[in-house]
Amino acid sequence: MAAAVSNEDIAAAFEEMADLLDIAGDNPFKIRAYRNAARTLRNLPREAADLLQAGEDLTRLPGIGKELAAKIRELVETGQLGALQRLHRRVPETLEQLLQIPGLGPRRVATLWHALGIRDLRQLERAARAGRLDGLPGFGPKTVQRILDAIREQRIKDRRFLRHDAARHAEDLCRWLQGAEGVERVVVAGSFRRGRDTVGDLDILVTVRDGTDVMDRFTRWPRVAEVASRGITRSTVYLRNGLQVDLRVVAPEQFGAALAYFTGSRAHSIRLRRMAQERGLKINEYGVFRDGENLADEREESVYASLGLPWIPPELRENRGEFEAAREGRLPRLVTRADLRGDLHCHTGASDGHGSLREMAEAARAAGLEYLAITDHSPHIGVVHGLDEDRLLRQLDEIDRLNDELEGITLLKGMEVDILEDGRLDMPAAVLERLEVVIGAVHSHFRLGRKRQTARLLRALEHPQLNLIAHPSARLIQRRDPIDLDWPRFLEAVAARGCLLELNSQPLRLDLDDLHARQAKELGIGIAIDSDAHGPADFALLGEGVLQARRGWLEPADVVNTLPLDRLRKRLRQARG
DNA sequence: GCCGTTTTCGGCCCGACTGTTTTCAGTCG
Repeated sequence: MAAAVSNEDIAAAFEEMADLLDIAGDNPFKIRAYRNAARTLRNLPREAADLLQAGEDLTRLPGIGKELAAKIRELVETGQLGALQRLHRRVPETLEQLLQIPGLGPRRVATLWHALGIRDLRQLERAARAGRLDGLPGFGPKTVQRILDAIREQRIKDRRFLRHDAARHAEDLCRWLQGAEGVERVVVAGSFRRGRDTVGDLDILVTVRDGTDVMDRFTRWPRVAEVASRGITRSTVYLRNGLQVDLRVVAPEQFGAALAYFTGSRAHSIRLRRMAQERGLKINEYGVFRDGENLADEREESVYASLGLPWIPPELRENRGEFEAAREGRLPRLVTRADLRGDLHCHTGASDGHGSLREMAEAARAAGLEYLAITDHSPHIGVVHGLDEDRLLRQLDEIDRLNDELEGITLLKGMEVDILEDGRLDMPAAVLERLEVVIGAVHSHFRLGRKRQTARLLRALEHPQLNLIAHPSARLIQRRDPIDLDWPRFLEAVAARGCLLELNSQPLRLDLDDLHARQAKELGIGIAIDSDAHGPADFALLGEGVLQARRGWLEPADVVNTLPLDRLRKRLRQARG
């Protein structure tokens, strides 16, 4: 059997087709069709391979017609794409890497290839240094210098930053821009506003009165390393850490349309503009126009209203069904941070956290929580100083004493227990019986094949004490891939067993991710948005988890830690096997 | 290559900035 082909694999193959066809000078609309299809695949909540196996018709997916559906089937069944292999005989696949250089698009890459036979970055660097690019059409001195700089600094387009890391810069920059002359509103739009776990850049939108110096102030921000472009309404800079920041300036009455436009996503915006077009309207960043008359105002609602739609929350704007839901009046009422009454996962200094039981309890209370599960590690992973049976029992006594004393917060007894390689739990059942929150978690053997990994988790689910699985994919964003799991089978087993799943708020984890959270919701699985706090300050991270939950369309009723304590306790008991 | 409540053919989202050009192509978001 061929190795499982993921949606990401298919999307990457389609993107490569598009890039190479672009360089070859093929029909631009055909190229766009491949890119649209790649986007559809990346947004798909289920694996295309699973849909095919279930006998579903892929041409019902947006942007997938007969041809592309056949190519998806070919990729799933053979792991290869004949059209791509044929294209490689015509266009060297190494040309794709040249597109990664800022300023090099398909036209210039084609010129390099045809005129000088350049096929990869090394050949390009050598030719540029030798002056062989001079005089080539479209290659002036500035372009050549830009290419050399980009190669030297290894600047590539696809680099992304954790949203949480970018947030610090975003907040500081917004404050800095507020100090400019004539500035009214400053907001961060783009994927940041949509709550994505990573961002490729920061899109900052500013409204101004006449006579503003905001562009000057923007490019003079001390953290700016390089001004890439600068205009009247739009400028781009790179910060010293490499983060790209775009600033867009509009008049106050254009704010609604501009905010919708710059929030995206690309797929959402394209759909929005096409819907407008069908109604004889034109949407751009300045408004919604019918015969030159602007129907939009400073409110984002006015843009959606012009299409007869209610306002759509930014976290849903991925063209994943939000337009249909809006039209049919069934947009979810998304969970908010204020809905959370407790937290089911945290650590103390007893294992790898810092902070005593009391400090954690008081910090949780200060963060507006009514209950907090103490869930230090089990002993299996040595480095985290996990608790053995004796230390755990002593901690339970201490929790009893604290609960007698503390006002306004209740500590729940729990443990984050390792799921061992074979699916057993790293603590005797007799001990776990004394706990209210038994979290199973994968902290080792991340690279088991799908079959063994899935069997491991299914076996863990058979454990009668287990009532929550933490960070189910075990991914660390941009550092460690998710474990290879048969998600449909896993989620069905979780649903059948009534177990809960965690959405972990640590910025590197955000696990469940948005797509899996949404699938879990659809199966009726209860989800706990947890901080996994390792210190008193970490309860602030719950907001990150809430954003990811909102991207997964979760409502308060889907999230178990929105329940008051007595009902939560009942739910935890039900979640045992 | 996709798509359809003006269409099964003839469209396909829209605009800013740069650099290399003499009026605009290429790139980018």
